[in-house]
Parts: sequence; structure tokens; C-alpha cells
Amino acid sequence: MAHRETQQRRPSIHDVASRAGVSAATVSKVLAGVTTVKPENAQRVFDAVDLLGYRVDPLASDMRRAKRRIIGAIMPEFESEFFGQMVSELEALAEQRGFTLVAASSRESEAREKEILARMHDWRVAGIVLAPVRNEHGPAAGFMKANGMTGVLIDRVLADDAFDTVSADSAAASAEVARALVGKGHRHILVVGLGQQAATVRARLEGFRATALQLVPDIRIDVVLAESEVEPLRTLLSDYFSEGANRGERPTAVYSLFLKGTLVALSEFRRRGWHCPDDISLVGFDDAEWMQVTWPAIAAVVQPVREIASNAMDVLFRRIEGEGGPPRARLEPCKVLMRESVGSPGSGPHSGGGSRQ
Amino acid sequence: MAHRETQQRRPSIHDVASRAGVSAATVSKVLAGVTTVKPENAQRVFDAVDLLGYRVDPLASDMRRAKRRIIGAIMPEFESEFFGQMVSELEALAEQRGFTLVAASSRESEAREKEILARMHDWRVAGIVLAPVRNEHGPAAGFMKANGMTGVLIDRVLADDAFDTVSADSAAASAEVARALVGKGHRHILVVGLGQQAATVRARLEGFRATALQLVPDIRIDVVLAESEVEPLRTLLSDYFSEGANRGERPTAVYSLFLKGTLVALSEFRRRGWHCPDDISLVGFDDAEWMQVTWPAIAAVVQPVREIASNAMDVLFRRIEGEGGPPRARLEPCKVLMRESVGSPGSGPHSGGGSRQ
DNA sequence: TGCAATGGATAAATCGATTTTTCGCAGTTG
DNA sequence: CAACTGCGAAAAATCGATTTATCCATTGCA
Repeated sequence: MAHRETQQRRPSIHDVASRAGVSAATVSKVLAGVTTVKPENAQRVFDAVDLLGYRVDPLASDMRRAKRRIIGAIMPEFESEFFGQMVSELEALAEQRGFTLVAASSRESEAREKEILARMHDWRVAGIVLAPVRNEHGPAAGFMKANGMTGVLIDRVLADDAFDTVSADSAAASAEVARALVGKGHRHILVVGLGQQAATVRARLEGFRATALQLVPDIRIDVVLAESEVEPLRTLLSDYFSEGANRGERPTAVYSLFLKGTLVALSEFRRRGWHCPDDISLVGFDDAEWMQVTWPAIAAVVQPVREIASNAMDVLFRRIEGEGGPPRARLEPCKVLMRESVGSPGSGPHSGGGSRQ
Repeated sequence: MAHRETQQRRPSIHDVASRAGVSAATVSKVLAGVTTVKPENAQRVFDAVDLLGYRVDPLASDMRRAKRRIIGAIMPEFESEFFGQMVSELEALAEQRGFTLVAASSRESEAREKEILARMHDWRVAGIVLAPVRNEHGPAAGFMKANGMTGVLIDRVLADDAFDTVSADSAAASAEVARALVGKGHRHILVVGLGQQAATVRARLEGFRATALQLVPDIRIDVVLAESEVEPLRTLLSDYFSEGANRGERPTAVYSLFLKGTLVALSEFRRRGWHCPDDISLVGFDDAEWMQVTWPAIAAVVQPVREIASNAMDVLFRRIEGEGGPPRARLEPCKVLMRESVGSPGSGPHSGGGSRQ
């Protein structure tokens, strides 16, 4: 342990060397675990390290290597549970490999995404975990490709010809949702989504539609997709329900393809005084802690965050260590939690107390 | 713009120097904006920079300075909206000053908090934004003090004799909650919290209690505090209500001092089949996006995340630049959103449809 | 004319490690 | 006894910038 060392300059490897009566090179070798050092000298080094409280400066240590022990993580946002957990997991995984994680939020902007990436390239990070704003074909992935960076794409991504990808198996999960809703008797379902996140949303939509149509060929599936912003979706949804009301028709269930959509749907239900599941059923892609304590609890598709994070890091580190071969696209299975917000159509009063149980 | 530059070694300052026909020192000066360089040479440097697509290596650049252009941020978790927004804000603020933010989650562990801090010290970060797990007197703050690090403490903190602090004005907000609940006629209120986060929780509790007692001296305020984990709170709360039921008494409102407590309370209400606000009213410290779309919408105290982040960074950078003087404790005012989960006691049926609108 | 001052740029030191090269010394071998 | 082998450690080069010291030409002024 360090003795006093108030707020002085921290000891460098040379301080340790002179204290131990050896050269800096020897200290470096001892700390790196090289065996060609006399045990006696090694001991002196360890003693000096203890005495001075010496710790390697990771910055200086990284200077000479081409790939520094830094991993960059770029997420579209930090505010949601999903990406919050993701960053937390990634950080832990990087740390346990002796790497530092530098995380940045692209705030849903592809321009910012590229800027951040350029800055991380300046840092000569060993690898990047990129959760693109839109999909695998954005400018960020292009930048990575053009600059020979190693990285892995996650979440809003299906497969790529240059980078490994890891994401939730949206299609399979959506198929399961379709089976559940159809099984409950729903024959008119609205799907809500954000359009430009092409890859994932398309997978979720098609997975749902294909399965539903296969089970009930004449099922009616309406789709409301906003371009890229959440706000327009609110209007679109409101208009959709108003038009339906004019024609005296209304879906009995809503499947939201992403978290914000679930919030928008709930908000719209509130505005219209509709209750789940009596007036309408609701399932959302993406789970959140609050969904199980509200009344009713909201049914949701749970993405396997841990698995995505851990597989992304695994494959990333394999690439960093030089593993070759074509990029692989990995899909992790989701869990579908059918909570109280889903019921059978027309089984409850159109307002008033929710189903107890 | 860089021409091809596939995945070769990136150009260094020497490459630029030789291309421009000057020395590396001159290049460094030009890029640093030193004026003692002949305009012609400066132009040649800029041209070479453009041609090669040169960018300064921040790591190498930081090598010589004692304080590196890195800011460390340590949060208890990343999963909540509050800390997610906080990290997002801090990152933006650091970036706009040319600093890189390295964020890490202590995962509510003081031991981890100190480890992370030690690692950041290894990086010779210029400053630390620490949101301590417990309060300002934890081991992490001690470590910072002992090592002469500069930093600012935020969130679960009131004031410190070594570091500046920035946090929400918990006491004032709680007083406002008290006024609101008392105004609605509540005379028996339960306060739920997590005990060991001493500073903040005490302020919230005392701010509430003092104001409530001042308004209605014989008001009854029960308190359920868990030590540090959320899970025990669930049991404590359940026991509290069961005991109350045995004696035929029950509070008419619950004030949760932190987000998880609000979730636990809601969960307990569900279990007992109680609805807000007819059976019981609820206010929580900490707002979340979902609280305004659920039915009922949950009343909450909104913490001024942006203000806290921005003030924390301001004061931190002032200290980094060497400003002296005693540490200052800053309190940012909160906003209290009284939503539908709060009503007057005994005004609604004990179950069934919530109040519309 | 001579010497100091100054502008502008380069050489060299520095930051703190890692890695390569060199070197000294001991023990073998021819 | 010279040459060779090898071990262990020190010296030096390196990474990519910044900063300090140094140097060369002018220019200014006595």
C-alpha cells in the first residue's frame, strides 16, 4: 500500500525501477509476467510496487500498441432500460477483459453517429459496438468499413456483409405474439411502428403478418408506421382511430413494434377512455420494469439484453484477436410475457373496472 | 479529405510535417493556433492535413499533460431514466469542451465505486462526476480526497467539506408534496424510502414531515425505510399494510422517496386490489415517461436533470482550471407534477373504474 | 561596423510505458 | 585459450504528440 503520497506526482515505472535497483525494462517485464527474470529481482520489484503504490498508466501503456485497450460503444440513446442495461453489461464485459469502455449516445442522429465514430477512431479503439440509429447500411457502418475498423453491430440490424451482427430474434418473437393474439380470438389487429429502422421493424412486422395470415388467412392487419420521429406517430395513430370510428370499426388489439410506440398507444387509449384489455388489447415489443406494476400489467416482448451484450463482446474480441472468416449474423431468442393487457375481444364491459385476478 | 487510406497506419504529425516541408513542432503550433508562424507555412500545414486526412491522436496529445482531457462519470446504475439522461447530458457537455467522457456504473456497490475510481485515477482523468451510492461520506469520496483528485458530487448528496455538490432540492420539493397532500385532506400518510442513502432520503423525509406537521400538527406520518436493498422493502411494505388492516386502519396516501419505491408501492397496491386514487393516493419522487400514460397517471417530483448536469460540469471545469475557494453546495429546484394518482381521501368507490379524464 | 534583440523555425527533451537491441558475464566446447 | 552459447539485465528506440531550448537570419540601434 502507498504510504502518504498526498497529491504529488504519481510514481512512474522509473521510480519503481530505481527503488528496486533495476531498470524500467525489468519492471515492465516483471509486471507483464515474463519468466526470464531472476526471482530475487522480481521480488524487489513487487516490493517497490507495493511500497510506492505504483499502478500502470493505461494511457502510456497503450501508446505503443496499434489497438488500444479501449472499446467504443455507440447507442442511439441512454434513457431507456434496454440501452441502459446494454451499456451496463458491455461495460462490465469490457472491464473484465481489462479494457475500458467509452460509451456515447448518438441521440438518434446518424450525423452524430458518424462524428462519434470518427472521434473513437482518433482514439484508436480496439473495437466498436455500434447500435445504429437506423440499420446496418448507415453512414457509420460505411465509415467503419472504409477505415478498416473492427466492430460488431447490434440491435437494429439483421445481417451485414462486413460486420458481425447480434440482435434479438424479432421475427420469431413477433410470430409468437401473432399466435397468442390470434389464439385469443383477435381478427382485426393494428401494428404500430417506426418506419426507417428498416431492418428490425420489417422483420417484426413481417414475422407477425406472415404467421397471423397463415393461421387465419382473412385476418385484418392494419399498419401505422411513422417515418422516424415519435411525435408524428401520435397524430397518425389518432387519425387512424378517428377514421375507424367514422366507419364504425376498430381493431381489437394493438401490437407495438417498439417501446415508444407502446407509450404512444397507451396515451391514445387514455385520451379515448379505452381500457385494456376490455376495450382493446395491447402488446409491445420491449419490456420495462413498470409494465408489471401498472394496472393492467402490459404484455411485452422481452429482449435478451445479457445474451446480446455477451455475444457481441465475444465475437468482437475474437475479431480483435485476429479471427478471420465471413461475418456472422446472430439472432437471440426473446421471451414473450403475456400479461393482463391482452384479453379476448368483446369479453369485457367497455369501461369500468379492469379484470381482477 | 483523405484520399484512399484503406486501413493503413494513420498519418502522424511527422507525416504531415514532412509533407508540408516543416518540422513537427511547427505543425503542432499551427494546429494549436499559435500566431508566430509564417502564414505561408501555416497554409502548407493545413494543406497537408487536408491531403492526408490527419487528425490529432488524443491519447498521444494527452501524454504530457498532468490533467488529461478525460472526465470520469460514476453512476449507481444506468437503467433508470434519471441516470440515463444524466450520462447523456454529461457526455454532451464534456464533448463540447473537447473532453471525452468515460462513464461507469457502480451498480449500487460502494466497493465497485472505489475500484472504478482507482481505475479512473490511473487514467489521470482531469475530473470526476460522482453520483455516490450512498452519500458524500462514502469511501469513494475519501479516495478522491486522499489522492487529490478534483471532482463534483451529485444527486444523493447534500453538502461536503471537500467537494462541490449539486443535487435536487429534495427538501423543498417534499415540502410542496406535503402541502399538496395535506391540502387534499390527507391526514394519515405513509412515506416509503431507502434508508442508507442518508443525505437525500433524510432531506426528503424531513422536508415532508416538517411541512406536514406545521400545517396539521396532529397529522399521522408513518415511515417505512429499507436498509439499502429494494427487495426487503417489498416485504416491509406488505407487512405494514397487513398490520394496519388488522387494526382496521390504513393511510390514505403514500409518498415514495425514490423511483423503485414507487414501483414497489404500485406493485403492492396491485396485489391488494387497490386503485389510485380511489383507494389510496400515490406520489413518487422521480418522474418517468410511463407515468403520464398509465391509468391513472402517477404524480411525481421531477428532478431537473439538465440543470444538475450543467451546473455540475460548470463547477467541475472551474475547479479543473484551478479556481479556489471553499466547496459550494448547490440545490436545484424540482417540479412537482400532481397527476391523477392523487385525490382526496374517501371520495371514490373502493374499487372499480378510475376517475375519467 | 558591431552587437543585441527579435522573429521564425528546428532540434531535442519529455510524458510513461513497451519492445528491441545490445552487452556483460558465466559456463561450454573445440 | 579462443570462440561460442545463453541467460539476465540494461540501454536505447519507439509510440505521437507538446514544450523547451537552441539556432540562424535579419533587423535595429548605438
